[in-house]
Amino acid sequence: MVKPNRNSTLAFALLGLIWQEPRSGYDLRKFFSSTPMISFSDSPGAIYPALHRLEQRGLVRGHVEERPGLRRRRIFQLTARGRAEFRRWQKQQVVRHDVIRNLDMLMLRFAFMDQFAEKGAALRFLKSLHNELAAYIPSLRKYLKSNREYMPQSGRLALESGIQSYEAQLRWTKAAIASYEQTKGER
Amino acid sequence: MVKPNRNSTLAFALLGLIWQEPRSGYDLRKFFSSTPMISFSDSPGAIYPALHRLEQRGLVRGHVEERPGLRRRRIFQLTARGRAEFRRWQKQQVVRHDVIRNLDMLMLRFAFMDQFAEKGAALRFLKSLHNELAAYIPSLRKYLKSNREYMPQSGRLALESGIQSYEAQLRWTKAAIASYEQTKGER
DNA sequence: TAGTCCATGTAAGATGTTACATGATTCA
DNA sequence: TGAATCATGTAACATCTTACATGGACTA
Repeated sequence: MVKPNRNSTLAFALLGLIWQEPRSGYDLRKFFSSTPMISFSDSPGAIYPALHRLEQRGLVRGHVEERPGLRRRRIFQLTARGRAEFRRWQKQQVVRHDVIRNLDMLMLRFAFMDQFAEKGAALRFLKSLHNELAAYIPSLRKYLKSNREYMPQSGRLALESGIQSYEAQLRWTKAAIASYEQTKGER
Repeated sequence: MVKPNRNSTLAFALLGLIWQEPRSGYDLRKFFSSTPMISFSDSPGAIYPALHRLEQRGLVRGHVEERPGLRRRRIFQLTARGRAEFRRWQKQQVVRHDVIRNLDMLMLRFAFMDQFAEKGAALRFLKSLHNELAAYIPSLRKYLKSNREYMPQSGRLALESGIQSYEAQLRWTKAAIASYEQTKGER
């Protein structure tokens, strides 16, 4: 049995965007296809069923907007439950598993922090992301060191790519922490 | 209808590892859980069904190994079709869509290049990856430039993280090209 | 004797993919 | 009149996740 009510990355992306402002399925598809959120699928077969699921779960509510000369559209808004669920998600601890398998989802969480999480959440998030990255990277380095002689050139390079990618993420995290600590006093 | 025979990233990871040396499902699970390939799931509910699908498609063949005092295990080997399918996959063009949505899969492809693709494949792969990255990054920069004033701090930082991550990948790609061009004459 | 490792599996369910379908309006 | 855009949907299918299940061997 699957744990009930575990929303997907796409589901949270939809919730965040709808929270920013009420949107239709079409609006969301266009947003995905025309911004850096292109990493999400803009296909109707992904978006519309996902919105219906969110509605069934009571996280969004849609109302039909009739406009003369245009096809009717359904505009979705977050419900109180939807906002609570989104905040619950944003408050979750940063765990190793997410760093390794769901870094995209972590960055999506962070992207909406300023808008929907309490003050201080962003900095807490960044610090725990920093800790997880700083703990994980050495284990990759260690593996590389012990195995580099037995690995083909492309295999070794691929591993180095992964390590460098985590290192870039760690540098970004440090810079982001500095950026938040600087603005802290100002607000 | 879904296009038939499109194997998943996991399926190709299994094929590559089995091609390196015949392995059982348990071997594969242990490999995933104890190396940087931990980014793949090591759960039996993922691995065993995937192996059975590969066998049904004629890409691997398993034979039972009986050992006194231990539970029997099934060791899988690649078939001729499996090798052909793997090579077909490795030869595919690097397209924008994969850079954005399947960078993991691209790096997996690269990881096995030296072992199973023809000479020159790695360099061709790297050059076309380089071109796609170099073409994509400016569009992200442009979006950031036009929208940074309207974005919350965390949203802007999240986008910068994505850009820096692609830039790190691009730097790696350049270094990898240099590395291949250097060793080219030597082999 | 309790826990850990070896080893393989299935069941239920959610999500995502590609492809097909419909229909109005605007614009060249 | 044909193409593009607005707009929402379904059908078939594959894959993955979590959880449950089984059972032998070794070891503290």
